[in-house]
Formats: sequence, structure tokens, C-alpha cells
Amino acid sequence: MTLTTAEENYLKAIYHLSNGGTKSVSTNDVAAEIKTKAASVSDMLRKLGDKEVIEYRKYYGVNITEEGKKRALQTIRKHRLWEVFLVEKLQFAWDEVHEVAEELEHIQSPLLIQRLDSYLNFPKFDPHGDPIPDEYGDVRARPRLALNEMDIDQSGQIVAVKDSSAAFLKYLDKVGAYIGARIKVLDKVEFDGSMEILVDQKKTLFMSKDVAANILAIQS
Amino acid sequence: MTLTTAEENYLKAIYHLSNGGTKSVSTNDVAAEIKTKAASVSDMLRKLGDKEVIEYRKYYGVNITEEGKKRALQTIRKHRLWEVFLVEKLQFAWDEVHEVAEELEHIQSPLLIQRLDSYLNFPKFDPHGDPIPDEYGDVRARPRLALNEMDIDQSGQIVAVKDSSAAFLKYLDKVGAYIGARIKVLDKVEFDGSMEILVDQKKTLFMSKDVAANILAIQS
DNA sequence: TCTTATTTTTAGGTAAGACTAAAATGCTAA
DNA sequence: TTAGCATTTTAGTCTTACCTAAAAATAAGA
Repeated sequence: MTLTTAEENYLKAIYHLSNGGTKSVSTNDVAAEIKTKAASVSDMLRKLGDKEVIEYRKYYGVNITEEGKKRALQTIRKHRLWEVFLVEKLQFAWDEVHEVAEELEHIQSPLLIQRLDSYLNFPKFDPHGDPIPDEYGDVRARPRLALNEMDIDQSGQIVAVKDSSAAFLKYLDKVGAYIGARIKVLDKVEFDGSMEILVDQKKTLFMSKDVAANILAIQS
Repeated sequence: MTLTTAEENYLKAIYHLSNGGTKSVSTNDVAAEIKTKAASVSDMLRKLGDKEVIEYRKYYGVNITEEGKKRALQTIRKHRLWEVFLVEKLQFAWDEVHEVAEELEHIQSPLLIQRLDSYLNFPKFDPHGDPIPDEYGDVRARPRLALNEMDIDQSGQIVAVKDSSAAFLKYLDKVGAYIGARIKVLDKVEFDGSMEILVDQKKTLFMSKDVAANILAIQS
């Protein structure tokens, strides 16, 4: 049973909103995520329920099924592999890749994805630091913490951002932060939570608590 | 003004059937090419006429306009660049690329195509030997002739096939011929037009006139 | 030229995926 | 426990792209 592009997009949205399938999701939430109207979502939920990728009880929101989770992860895998391709091979900036990957992820060809994966050397993370599921939908997540949770003198590496809006990504680029950057916490201001961060052992960066909370790192 | 995927496919079909815009095309021909019904084609022709990419006179078939030609060539350019990518970078066989390229050609991103072109080193021909239009729609064609038109002792290089059906491509692969192969005509049998061809200075190949007529080469 | 055969178009219908407006359901606070 | 509000669903349209069947236009042969 195959899914249309629209169905794949709904399923992906439900997967994300449900936190990887751990909680149920309301019609309105899906509508907001997909930027469509609740009435359209109701229609689609009935269809996805029929296809058994979600469990749908009218008026009570949806839960994603195991099959649905698998499908969503396939789409996410394709999206993230294309992002790696765009950044590593075609020199896209990491704030330019999302829209194009959103189209590319719907190309139907298992062979294509297999070959792309191999061509990119089986990457485990996309340019935003998000993990790439393997072809069975397994994800090997790294423990991460937000920068504002790190203590003074701790070192690590930026691996992801929470808010990956173009605006925030642009801001990071401008101040010289990026996924993969090696960082060290030089100082934390008690009363407002703002921080002083050493980037790549040379540049010093000041950031508000809000910004720090949006940046995820692994410790080292 | 943008075209939908279906509209792009119709336009491409009309471009091909009209021999690059040199003759007009009938509704039935388009229906056969697209594998749809004449009634659906009539609908679409009206729409494409409104968008001024074709000139449509009811009951008299269509002619592609300059704007339409430009659009069709853009799509062909994208298709062929993706084919090069699939064969050169992802190790696809040349009889496996068509379907996937058919999907990839509809991805909307001028930047993507520009970067892909550059990444592939601005190829001028696709894996089937067909020329890749530049971003303005210009094509630099090489003079080619069918193998059966070549004389004994003439040398050249296979650059394309007329019938690029999977069956024919598979057959060529099996006998050891391919786009790019250096060839020399060793013998031509008068009464049935069959030929003996030396491939890559080592392998000798017998082929019927029909097969030879399907293989295009440049002389050297 | 007129009748027939072929091609093409129109008319009317379907399915997907969106929409608006209205009805139904569930939740909460009095 | 029920009135009112928020959420969700249903009903009815719209557009795109397809379909079949029937009508109209063109082309061809006697």
C-alpha cells in the first residue's frame, strides 16, 4: 500500500507532533503544522485511519501505529539524506536546504535512497544535527543538552538546533556558530542566564538564555 | 506563470512529437505518448493554450510556442542532468535511470539545477548520448548517423540510441555495446544489411540492420 | 458532392485534496 | 447538571486531472 505525497506529509507531521509516537495529537495541531484547515485534516485522518497508519477515534485525536511510525521514519530518512547531499555535495547553506528536501523526500525509489546513502558514506546525522534513521527506521540518538544547561568550563560540540527556522539559522551563521562547532562555556551570568561561549577555540560569543536554550550540544 | 507536473509532462511530449517544434501534433498522438485518452488531452490543450505555451486550434492539432519550447527544454535539461547524476555518481545502469529522472525533473529549484550542473562539470550529453540544453534552452547537437549508414572501415563512437526502451538497452548491455563505446565497421553484408562491428578494439559484434539502424554514432 | 469513417470535442462523472459554513460533540465552570 | 464555549466533524463546493459516452467536426471514398 503506497501513500500519496499529501498523506506522507500528514504522517510526518503527526509523527513529529506526537513526539515520535509517544502521545496523541489533536486535529487542530495537525492543521496548524500542515498550514491547512481542521476540516481538511478530518478528511485526511479518516483516510489515514483506513490505511491503518494511524489509529483514529473521532473527536479524540490520533495515535500513530507501528506501521505509520515506520512510514514516517522512511520519509524523514529520505528528507535528511537529501539535506546532507545538498549541503555536502551541492554547497547549499544549511538554511537553504529545507524547502528543496521537502520536495525530494517524496521521490519514490528505494534503490535511489540506498545508493544515495552509500554515496554520502552512510551519514548518521543531517546538517542540522538531527539523526538519520536507518532503512529499518532505527535511530541512534545521541544524548544532547541545551547550551543553557551546560556548566562553566564544560566543553562539547553543537549538534542541533531546536528552532530550525530560517531566521534563527541565519542568525547563527552570522555570529559564527554552526552544527559541528566545538564549544566551551566560559561564563554564565546568574541573573539573566546569558552565556559566554568559546567557539572553535578562538571566537568568543555572547548569547541570551533564549538563544542558548535553542542550541543543542553533546558533551565531550 | 508556473506549470503543474502534468502540464510539464504534456509540454515535453508535445515538444518531442513535434520534433523540437518543427511540426504540429495531433490530439491522438499526444494521447498515445502520455498514455491517456483523447478527451483528457483536449482538456489539457485548452489549458496549455490559455497559458500560451502552445497554439491551439480546435480540430487542427497544436504547435508549440517559443515560450513553450523554452519551458520544455528546461524540463528536458533537468531530466538529462539527473540522468547523468544517477549514472555517474550513484552507479545506476543506463536502463534504470529513466523512471527516476521522470520524477526528479519536476523538482522546482533553479538553484538546485545550477549547482547540480556545476557539480557534474557541465555535461553536454546524457548517458543515452542525448544533448543537454543549457539554461537558456540552447542545444549544441553533434552530427550523428545510424550505424547502418556507416561504411566499411569507418570508425566512430556510439553516442545515442533511437529506441531507448528498456528492452533494447538491456540487449545492448548484454552484447557489450554502450554509449561511449569506440567502434569500427569491419563488414557489411550486402543482401540483408547486417553488420560486423569491432567494439573497443577488442570485441567483435554481429548485428542485424534493424539493430544497427537504432544505434547512433559520431564519426572520427 | 454526399455519405461514411475517423478524429476530436463536449458533456457529465469520479477521486484527491483543499475550502467555508453549519452541525455535532466534548469540556468546563457556574 | 447544564449552559456555553471550543473543538471537531459533516455537508456541500471548488480545482486538477483523469474517465466514458455521445455529439460534432473533419477527412476520404464512391
